[in-house]
Amino acid sequence: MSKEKGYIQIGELAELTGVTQRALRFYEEKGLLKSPARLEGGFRLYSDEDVERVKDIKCLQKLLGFSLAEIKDILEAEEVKVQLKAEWQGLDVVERKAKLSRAIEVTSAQIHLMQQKMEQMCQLESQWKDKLARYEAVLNELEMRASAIGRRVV
Amino acid sequence: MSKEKGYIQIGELAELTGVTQRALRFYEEKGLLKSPARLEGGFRLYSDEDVERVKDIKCLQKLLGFSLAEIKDILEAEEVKVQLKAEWQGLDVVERKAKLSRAIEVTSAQIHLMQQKMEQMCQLESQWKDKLARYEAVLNELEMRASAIGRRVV
DNA sequence: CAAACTATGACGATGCGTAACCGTTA
DNA sequence: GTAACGGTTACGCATCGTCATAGTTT
Repeated sequence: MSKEKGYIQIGELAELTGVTQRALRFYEEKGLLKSPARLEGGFRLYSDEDVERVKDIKCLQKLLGFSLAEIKDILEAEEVKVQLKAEWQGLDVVERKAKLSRAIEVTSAQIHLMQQKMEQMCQLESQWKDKLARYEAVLNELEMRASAIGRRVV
Repeated sequence: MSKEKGYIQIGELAELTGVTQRALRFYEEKGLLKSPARLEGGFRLYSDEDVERVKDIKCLQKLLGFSLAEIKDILEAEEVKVQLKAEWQGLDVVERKAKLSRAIEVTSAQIHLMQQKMEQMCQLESQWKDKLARYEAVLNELEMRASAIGRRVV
């Protein structure tokens, strides 16, 4: 019953996001994912939003190296997005401004940090390319000499 | 005695690299740093090469997210560089080629991985910039309305 | 002699991996 | 009843942070 409702179990969420079931339960334990609905037997039921949230977590962790605690803060600041659509209207204007400012601040910081990282990576990339070129040059020389000797011997 | 010899202690190495003393000892324990020379009292003495090695470790870890085990492998493959200058000449040509090929392979893989990461980060960056723009638009609107009301009230 | 370093060892935190054992069934 | 899943608990590993205690001295 209640098919096609868009709810998925933990196994599917794991597949969709590339995060293990163990990690998902851990995120829940740490408050990064709110406790999801459950089937009568206790099976967790996740929504599409959860899929996105988990993908966000993975991104922040793997691309930027944030700790789960930091990610939790970031995602909380970002919930302003959800509130833009929901009970947002009921909030005080001052409060709305505060939340928006906070979200803007956090997002700006993330962008900045990522740009720094990318700069560092660019530098490293050219270093490595130089190194690679040197290795290949030496290898080439070795093979040249080898073939020269070959000709001499044969 | 033996001043100006270029040797530094663990505290200075920590400062130069931004890695804690604890982490440095841990790297040694795990084989990422060879056991350094010691003073009579047991104090560790590091060389300039160690400084570079630690910087490499930090880079690979923080920019690319490698585990220490992976970093160990990478650095070992990269020791071909040192051998280019040292007992390299005594080695079999076949061996030299093998080591070079390995180093080329590893370096190429790193470059590739980093390029992938940078692509992902670029995508994320534009996403975030869009989001930021939306937030700022909403905030602006709020402030417009506020000033309008202000005018009306006063 | 004191201040500043360092060494070693032990316990703790983070972020899961990996069973083990047992219940559920989209 | 069975296969395929899921739940919880517990222990383990990686990567250090943080004392505590004691010895050294660039």
